[in-house]
Amino acid sequence: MRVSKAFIPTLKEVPAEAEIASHKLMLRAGLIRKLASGLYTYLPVGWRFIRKIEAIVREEMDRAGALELVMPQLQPIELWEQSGRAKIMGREMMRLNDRNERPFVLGPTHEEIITNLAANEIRSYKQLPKNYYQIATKFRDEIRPRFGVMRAREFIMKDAYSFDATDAGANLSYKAMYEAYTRIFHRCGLDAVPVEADTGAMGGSSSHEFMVPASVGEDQMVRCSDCGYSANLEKAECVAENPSELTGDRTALQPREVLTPGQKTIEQVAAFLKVQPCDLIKTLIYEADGKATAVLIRGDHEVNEVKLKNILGCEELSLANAEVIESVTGGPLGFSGPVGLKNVPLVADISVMSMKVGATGANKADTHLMDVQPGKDFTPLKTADLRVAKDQDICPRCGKKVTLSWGIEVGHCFKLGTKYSQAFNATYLDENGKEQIMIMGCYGIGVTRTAASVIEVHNDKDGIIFPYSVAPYHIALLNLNPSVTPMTEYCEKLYNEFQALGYEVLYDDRDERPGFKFKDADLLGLPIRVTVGERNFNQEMVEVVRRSNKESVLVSQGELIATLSKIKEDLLKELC
RNA sequence: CGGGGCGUGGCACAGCUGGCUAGCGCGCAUGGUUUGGGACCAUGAGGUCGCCGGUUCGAAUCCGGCCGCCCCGACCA
Repeated sequence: MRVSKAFIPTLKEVPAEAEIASHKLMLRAGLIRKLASGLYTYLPVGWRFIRKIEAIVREEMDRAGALELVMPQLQPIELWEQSGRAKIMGREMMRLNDRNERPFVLGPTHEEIITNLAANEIRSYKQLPKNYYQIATKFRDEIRPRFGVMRAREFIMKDAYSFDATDAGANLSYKAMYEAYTRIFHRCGLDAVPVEADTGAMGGSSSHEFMVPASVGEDQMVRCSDCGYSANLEKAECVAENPSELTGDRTALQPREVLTPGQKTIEQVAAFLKVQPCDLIKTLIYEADGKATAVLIRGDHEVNEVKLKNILGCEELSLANAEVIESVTGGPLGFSGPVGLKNVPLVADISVMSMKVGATGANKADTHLMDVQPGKDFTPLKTADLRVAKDQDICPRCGKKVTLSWGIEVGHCFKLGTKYSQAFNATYLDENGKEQIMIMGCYGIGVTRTAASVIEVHNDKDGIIFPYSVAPYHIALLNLNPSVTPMTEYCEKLYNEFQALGYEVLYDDRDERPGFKFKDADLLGLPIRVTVGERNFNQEMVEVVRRSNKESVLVSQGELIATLSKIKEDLLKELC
């Protein structure tokens, strides 16, 4: 492509709306333009980039035996009512009616559609397993779209759905996708970390998220560099910490009331009682599906509501208001405690139960209890891991320390089990002619988010640094002075020659000053730059620069092709 | 949905407590000089000041409503 004929509207200034590197650069390099919040046009170069990623995804999905198809974006809402997700995903779905006022949604995902298809088409175990995938637009009415295409309302996703006859088969399907994902992200130049995840609204038994470590990520993960344990924050397991060292015999201690006027928060109470937050037992009153429940957590910890939900087996979970707290505990908000608490189920985090002694609310205004001993002064109905993991926590697998970091979720694999196949009666006849329910899995990759992640990870102060594998073009060919005829003839020759050799070339043939072309080339970030300028041309030399490290070599015209293939090889090797 | 901020040529911004033909830089067009890191000179095009209403002799500026955009939070496959 000749730059003079192309549409690459680069910007010298940073648009005010962009906050993070990838968003700024995608706008500045002329990859995308915004139509409205969370809605973007992919301009020609941006679209080439997306298609490169799609091609890798396609290759690896095909290699893993998945079958590509395309499903409608516009979907009758009945299917969503059938699965029960019309309510669950209610506000997130874009809804609209047709001319007959029949309700439709713009598909945020396609479990319902594909399961409906499988239910209609698959009859026999002989047709299983099957894995269908598509690369298509998804619509989600995000509460807060942000960071350009990182969290958009309309975006491209690769979604795959596996159907198996047996659990063992489903596990194999899952494993094949897990491996395909590992390869895909790697080939895109991303170090995506697979982390254990909660299945959330998707349902199912287990899942992994693929996270690209990045400070601008919207998700948090816990990782152990020692044993490799990794999980997202919702899922990350915690172990009871060693109880604080205590001297002497405490068994004789009895809870004693102390006045703590107006001291409600953990910080206030800890400071007032001259103890550490970890010496406090925080008591939170939740309403689980409308039923009040007391939850105990150490003062310096936070409740992980996903874990709590799973332990309680409830759908809806929220903190109770002051009236409920008063009616359940007899005391005002801020002074709840487990001692003497009746008529309400009590669940405790394991770290609370490993405390020797602690301070907690007395269920009485302006009063706390000190010297409370878990297990002696109160006994919870259930003790479980209920807290949010923290940086430097003990690794639940190997006992070393974990680290907490931010990441961008670019992919997600779920074992769905039979949640959807049951709802849509997706059954088959087994070898014995007996009807069985199919076992499903689903697997998503945010293609456009992956694109943003690639740029988020690969850039410098001058612009994007495209990995060779996904670069919109491989070579930026710069003709520094198109008015010099022999040089331009040489550039034309190179342009054709490179393409004949399979390189995708962006030829800057514009009548612009050299500096202008260099800046644009750096901003756009194609992996290899070939510069033809008079100074070197007269010596029959050409300059070749790698965008990644700005390493420049001056080679004779005769060596050029060999140099390029060497660099290409190097750049591809970096991805392996 | 709560909190905060913003809306002025394509981009980035100035325009103070109400006052002149609404300005600067970048970009764009034309001509010329330039040609290895976003050149220079000259000329020029381009603006319903987000929209609607109000106050006023007079509103980009003050007031009200609406819309849009961004950030924080809640929320979220």
